Amino acid sequence: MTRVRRLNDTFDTGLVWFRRDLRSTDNAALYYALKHCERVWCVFVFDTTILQPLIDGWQTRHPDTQPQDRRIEFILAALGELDEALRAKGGGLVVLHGDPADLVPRLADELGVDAIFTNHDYEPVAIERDETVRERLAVAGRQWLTFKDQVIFERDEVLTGQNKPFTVFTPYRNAWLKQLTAFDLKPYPVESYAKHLAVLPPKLDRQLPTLDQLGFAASNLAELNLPTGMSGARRLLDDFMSRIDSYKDRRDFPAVKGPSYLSMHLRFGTISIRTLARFAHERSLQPDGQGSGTWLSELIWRDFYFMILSHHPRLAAGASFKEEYDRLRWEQGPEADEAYAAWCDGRTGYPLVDAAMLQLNRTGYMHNRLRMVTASFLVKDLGVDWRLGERYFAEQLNDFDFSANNGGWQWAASTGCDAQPYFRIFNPITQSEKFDAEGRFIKRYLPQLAKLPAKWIHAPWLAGAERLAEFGLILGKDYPAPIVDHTEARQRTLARFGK
DNA sequence: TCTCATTTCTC
DNA sequence: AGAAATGAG
Repeated sequence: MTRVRRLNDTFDTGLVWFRRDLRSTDNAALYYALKHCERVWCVFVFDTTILQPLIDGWQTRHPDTQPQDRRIEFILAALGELDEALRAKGGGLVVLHGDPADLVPRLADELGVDAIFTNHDYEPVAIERDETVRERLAVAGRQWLTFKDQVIFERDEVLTGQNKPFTVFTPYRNAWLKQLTAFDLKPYPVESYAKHLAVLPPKLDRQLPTLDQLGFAASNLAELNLPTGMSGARRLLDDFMSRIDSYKDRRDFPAVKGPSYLSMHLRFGTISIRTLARFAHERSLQPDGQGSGTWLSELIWRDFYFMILSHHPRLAAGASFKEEYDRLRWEQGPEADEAYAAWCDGRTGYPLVDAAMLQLNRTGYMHNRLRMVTASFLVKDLGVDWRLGERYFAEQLNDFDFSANNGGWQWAASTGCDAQPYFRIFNPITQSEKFDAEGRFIKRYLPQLAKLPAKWIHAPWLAGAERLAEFGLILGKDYPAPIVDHTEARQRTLARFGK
């Protein structure tokens, strides 16, 4: 990949290719294009190589229905706002649908641009795609210029004393913080060069594609009231800033409004990492700044996992970070298939696990504490290969990002860098008692358990059939009996990893 | 025209 | 944070 160190050239015309950076402010590629070109056009491509597998996957699971995906609608909303913002500054956004490896060089030809500007993408398939685009552009004599935008520090910017990439988070975080300067958090002043945005040629000045044209039906995104676009991200940030000081104390309780709910925005770049890290960092230095400091650590985890994937692309091919764990024998066969299906559907009989999976299925969001609980349950209680869980989350999560998802799963499965040791096995009942003590979160998604008192909500079967009947509950009918005994499962997991 | 302090810019 | 540009004296 071409990595720009210092850009001295100036160009007559340039094209900015937006991917996971759907914003017109504080955007590195846009800034460089506007600064170094007389006239700049902008493009986004709905990538059929990404959309088609989503469509195919949906149709395997729900034959004869039209695919739904909240992410597509979120992107459409973000593009609408981006286009509007670019138009207000004298430009506009070209939106295409197809294979970007063909469409981007073709658009570059059509516009006759000298250079294409885009921000780094760290996923192996994206790197390969970008290499193809770069080669095709080179044939036509066009420059390919790429920039760091998505992270504060990328692959080789934070290294150990021996100049090696870190593999353990805490020392990485310390080095990251030590290295951080105000400049790393400064927004790119796109505004100062906005006059170089060029009006769309009439032929390319078309409306956004509709959801239907992209092959999707409406999802329930609108009902979720998640604010979209740059303005939505801003609103969520403002709201979060008013409670960030309590983030550390509240973030582990899924029934409580503790987290930022910005993950989907961060994933699609409707707000920049610099804006978020700047707020968090400034506040972390204030008295009572522990909440901000804890949240900043979460942002550093994100940089960490991008860095890890960049140095270990085999992770994208399904490899365990710790190679010895690729020899683990996971449960196989119809029973394991059924256990996996029960986990996906939220009918394991463990209320916190089931409520979490229902939250995921219904909203595309899952609270981070519950991501750990459900991942641990799939791997360590059901003995199912973590890759199946990883794939399910990839399909369902609005904020799905390969590096963080893979990192999280490998952490929970004990196969990752700096992972949980394998003998640390979450007890799903204890987790439930600790983090949803009153069962408020559970009852939100499992109304059939509404009458159960806190004492029995975490493991209803322990109450016995008679007492459950008093609360209007028949196990196996109104709510599943547990599909696995945690204590026995724990022993099997210790044996599996201990071999 | 030089020096040191302050402001502006870098990516 | 560090370098370059600006400006007061």
